[in-house]
Amino acid sequence: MKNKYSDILKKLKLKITPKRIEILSILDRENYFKSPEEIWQLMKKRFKKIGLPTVYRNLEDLAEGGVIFRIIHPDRQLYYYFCNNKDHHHHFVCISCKRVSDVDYCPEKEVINYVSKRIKGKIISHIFQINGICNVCMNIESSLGGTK
Amino acid sequence: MKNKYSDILKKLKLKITPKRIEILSILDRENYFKSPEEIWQLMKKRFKKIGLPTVYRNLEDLAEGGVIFRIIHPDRQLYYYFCNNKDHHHHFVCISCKRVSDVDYCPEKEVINYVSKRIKGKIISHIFQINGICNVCMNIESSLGGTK
DNA sequence: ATACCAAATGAAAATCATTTCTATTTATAA
DNA sequence: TTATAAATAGAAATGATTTTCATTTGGTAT
Ligand SMILES: [Zn+2]
Ligand SMILES: [Zn+2]
Ligand SMILES: [Zn+2]
Ligand SMILES: [Zn+2]
Repeated sequence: MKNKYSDILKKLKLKITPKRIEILSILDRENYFKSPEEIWQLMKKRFKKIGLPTVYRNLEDLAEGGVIFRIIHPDRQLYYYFCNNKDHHHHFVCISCKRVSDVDYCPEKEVINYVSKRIKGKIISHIFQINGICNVCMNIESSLGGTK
Repeated sequence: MKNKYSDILKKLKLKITPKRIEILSILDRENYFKSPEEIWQLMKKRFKKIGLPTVYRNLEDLAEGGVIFRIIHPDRQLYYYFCNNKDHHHHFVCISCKRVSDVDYCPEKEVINYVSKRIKGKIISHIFQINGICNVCMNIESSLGGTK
């Protein structure tokens, strides 16, 4: 029980390696989503030997384990976000600064009835992501606009 | 006003070309989402000269015009679905047979208040997709299961 | 502590969906 | 019809992600 990241990895039955700890630490540091490449660049500050595939592999495993979340992005590349919130929830993503905020609301229950009665199907999973401009970026925008 | 696809293209200010008509026709034919590659294979039956980039370009333009919809898939490749429903709505996607069904419900209004009050952000767009098993696939499953 | 083994990693190469480039063709409006 | 911008084919490039395989490492049992 070295730290919270060790615990997380232990729960996922993944070996506790310095690289994995660092990946979690980097993602946990700020409320921004990050690409494998970005994370790799940050990793290189601490490890002289660190391969990009290691970053990809671990991000995939951590996302699979539900410890980090994938962000859906128009450029269709991979982005991840660390989130401590253990309850099922969704995310508000700022398209300007990449900040992510929890949205403690899930629309699944609103459509379970619709899907079962009208489509006569069974829900397996769902994707809900809200994209927008966060308060920080709105304030920047409005302060810029105010000078006109 | 040759047909409904010509009208669609006219509205989008895209030139009415045989390739575009055929792409719309292929996507409109069945309630399945399709990849650019699949559509290209089907196009080759009618056109001896048809390039894959043409299919990609047109699918992109049509999606941009809101005539076809992108499906979010775990393999992260591009898939498209033709949908006549002009009202804002979402989709139920069968992960087994690729069938798509309209879900005339949108969770946006449920979170507008949350986002504006708690996150103090502004919603620009949202993604909501329900993945599951459709009734056709459920029936196939249960008839297979019944033989045990 | 030491040895062992499966898991994790680095480095290089491969993959392959998607995009770009350019010369040619085509749709459309005057 | 003719002019012109848009659309297309074909070939090549791109680049994020994945695979391969030899080496290293973490966890567990001596
Ligand atoms: Zn969260
Ligand atoms: Zn949910
Ligand atoms: Zn629809
Ligand atoms: Zn909606």
